[in-house]
Amino acid sequence: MKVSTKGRYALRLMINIASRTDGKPVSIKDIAGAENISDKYLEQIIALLNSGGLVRSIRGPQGGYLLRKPPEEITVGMVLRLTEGTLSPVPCVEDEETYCEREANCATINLWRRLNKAISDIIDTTTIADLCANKPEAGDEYCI
Amino acid sequence: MKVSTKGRYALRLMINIASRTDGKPVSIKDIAGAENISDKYLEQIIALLNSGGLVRSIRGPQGGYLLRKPPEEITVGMVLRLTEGTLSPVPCVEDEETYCEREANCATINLWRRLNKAISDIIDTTTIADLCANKPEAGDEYCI
DNA sequence: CCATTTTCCTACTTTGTCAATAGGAATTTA
DNA sequence: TAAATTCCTATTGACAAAGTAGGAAAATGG
Repeated sequence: MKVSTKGRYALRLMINIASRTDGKPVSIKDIAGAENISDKYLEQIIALLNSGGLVRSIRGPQGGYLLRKPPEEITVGMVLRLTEGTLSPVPCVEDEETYCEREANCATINLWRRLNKAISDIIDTTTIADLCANKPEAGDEYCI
Repeated sequence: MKVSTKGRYALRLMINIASRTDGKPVSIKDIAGAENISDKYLEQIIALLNSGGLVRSIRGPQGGYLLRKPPEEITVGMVLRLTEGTLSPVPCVEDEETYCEREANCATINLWRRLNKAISDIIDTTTIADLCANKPEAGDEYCI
């Protein structure tokens, strides 16, 4: 029941980009330095966010990344699902049909469904903008 | 963000024991057969529940395991924490002081706290008795 | 055109955990 | 004393997590 570094880094990444007020692209190097994360690892993570449509990239000098939508429209769920995969606590309640043929006789399915809903309710309603509002000092969100 | 087989098996184990109405001890072999789980693996899992005070064991022929408390007093949280360890989504919000020195500047700590609370609220209020009530047919709760 | 800066792409490595499997010791009962 | 049980520890194979590494492709500024 853990969110891995990949997902946590992705969130910090998005918060970092969202916090820049000038419209200039932010480079991996910049973010990696500010967040104290391996830039090569960040590269792989942001590639997921890029192909997932949450950021867009600009190559070459002065290049970098920009959010593809306003932070109010990017939820924590979007970021975490791209990086972590599904966040459901067990396979049986995953989005599509990974479902268990004995579901009708299962004593725990309701528990998993309730857990799944509680988690989704939070991550699908919290946006990057919400997280930025929590950040006390710009450029200083270092939590693991 | 997954509950491993260990935790899921532990829950099925407890439900299985709780479902027996005669006061006789239930052997590993019995449960493993009924639940279609490796008995050697179950052994290791029930050892955690035993040393954690949720079941008690009786050796020798006709031996086995019994719940140490009524199912109404055993929560899902007790079972999962013994088998899975902490269920908090990130180290920073774990029960004791694994805490992050930059917490004051962290944009995501509130998110993790809310997730943690949502999960705890469910698993600490749902009991084994509640799960047994969900079970449609005795001896037939096979979900992974 | 060219050097530099950036993203892009793929492969590799290391470490640890999950999910068992295995074998036998200790205890209790009949 | 044989059988049934729990108890204890070690080992294994597969997989994922968390990076590390090296270079190709694209854009810019001079």
